[in-house]
Amino acid sequence: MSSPEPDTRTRILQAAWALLEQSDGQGVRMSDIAKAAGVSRQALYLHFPTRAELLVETTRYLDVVKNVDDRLAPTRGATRGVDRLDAYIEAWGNYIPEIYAGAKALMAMQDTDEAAALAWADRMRGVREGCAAAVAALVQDGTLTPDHSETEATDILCVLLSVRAWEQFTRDCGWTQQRYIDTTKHLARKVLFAAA
Amino acid sequence: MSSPEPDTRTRILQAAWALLEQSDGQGVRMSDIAKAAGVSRQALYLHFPTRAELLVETTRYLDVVKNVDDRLAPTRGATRGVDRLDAYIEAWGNYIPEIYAGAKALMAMQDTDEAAALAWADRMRGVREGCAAAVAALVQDGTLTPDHSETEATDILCVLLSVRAWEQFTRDCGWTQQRYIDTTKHLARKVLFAAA
DNA sequence: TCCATCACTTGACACAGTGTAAATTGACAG
DNA sequence: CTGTCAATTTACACTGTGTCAAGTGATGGA
Repeated sequence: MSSPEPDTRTRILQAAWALLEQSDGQGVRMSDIAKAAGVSRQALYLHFPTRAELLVETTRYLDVVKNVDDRLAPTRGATRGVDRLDAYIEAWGNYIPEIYAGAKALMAMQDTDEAAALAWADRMRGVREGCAAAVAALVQDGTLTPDHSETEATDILCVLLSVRAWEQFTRDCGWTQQRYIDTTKHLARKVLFAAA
Repeated sequence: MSSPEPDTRTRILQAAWALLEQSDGQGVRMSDIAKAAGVSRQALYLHFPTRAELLVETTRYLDVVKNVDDRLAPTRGATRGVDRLDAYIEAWGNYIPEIYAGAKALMAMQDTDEAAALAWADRMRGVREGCAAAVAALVQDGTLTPDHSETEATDILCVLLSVRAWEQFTRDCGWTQQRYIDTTKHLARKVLFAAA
C-alpha cells in the first residue's frame, strides 16, 4: 500500500517542504530539515550546494508535484478575453496559498542570495507571462481599456496578482481566500476591461 | 557655520541612515554603522539594545527629520473627497522613495524580530489611517463607489499604496516616480470613485 | 571471496555576525 | 582630588552556514 521509499534527495525536499509549510516559510534551518528527513545535516550538502539552492529546488519540486502548468492551462480554453482574465486570476490566485511558504522563504533570501533572487525572478517571469497572455486576450477582443498600453496593463495586473498583495489582503486585512479571488477579479475587470 | 557636533546617539542614527540609503537597506552591519559613526561597535549597544531597535529608531529619527506629519497634512486641506484622495496619494507616494531603504531593512527583519515587526506594523497603521481618512472623505461626498464597503475600500487603497507595490512598479517594472504617482492616482480613482 | 564504490555518518572546524562582559581611559564637575 | 559618565579595548559566547577528513556498511562485479 505505502508507496516505495522515495530516494534521499526526494525525502529531503519533502521534509523541507513540510517544515516550510508548518512554519509559514520562516526560520527553517538546515539541521531542522536534516532531522525531519532522517539524515545527517551534512548529507544535505551532498545533494544541494547551499541552503538557497535547496530551497529553490524545493519550490521547483512543488511545482511538479502540484502541477502548476496543468492548473494554469484551463486559462487557454476561455474564448472571450475577459473570461480568460477571470480564469487566470482564479487559477493563479488559488495557487498562491499553496506555495506561499516556499515563496516567502525565497523572497526572504532575495536580498542576500543571488541564486534565490534568480529563482524568484524566474517564477515571477512565469506569472508575468500569464498576465501578459490575459491582457493580450483582451487586446484581441478590443476590450482592453484605452487608459493603459498593453505593457502597462500587464504591469498593473502583475502587481494586483503579486504574492505580496495576496499576503496583505488575506493576512493583514483578514480576507478569506474566496473574497480575495472575487475582489481581485472585480478589480482587474474594473481597471483593465472596457466593453467593446 | 557648521552645525554643532550632534551627540553620539544622533551621529549613530545619521550614520545608520546614510549606510541604509547607500546600500538600499541591505546588508548593513553593526560594525559598519559604528565605523561610519566614528565610534566603537560596542558603543552602539550603549545606546540601542539590539540591531533591530537601532534600525527602528533610525526610521523614527527619519520621520522627525523628514517631517512626515507636516507633509501628510496638506491632505486635510482638500475640499472634495476625490481631491483629498489625490493629495494623499501624492504626499505618501512621494514619501515612499525617501524612506524606502529604512522600510526595506525593517521589512526584512519582520520575520525574525519582534520589535521590528511591531515598528513596521505601527508605521503601516499610520498609512492605513491616511487611507481610511481619504476614503471617509469620499463617503462624505457620497462619491465612494457602491462596489465596496468603506473598510474594503480602505484595504484596497492600502495595498495600492503599499511599499511593496511601489517597489514592484518602480523597480521591477521600471516606472518613473512621476508615472507611479500618476498611474496610482488614476487607478485609485477608477477603483474607488463614483461621480455623485 | 575480495574489492571497489557509493551513499551516508561522525566529529571537528572555519567564518560571519550579534550580543555580553570586564577592565581601562579621559574628561568634566563638584 | 575624586566620582561619574561616556566611550574604548579586548575577549568571549552563541547561532547558523558551509567545509573537511576519516570511517562505516551495503551492493555489485571480477
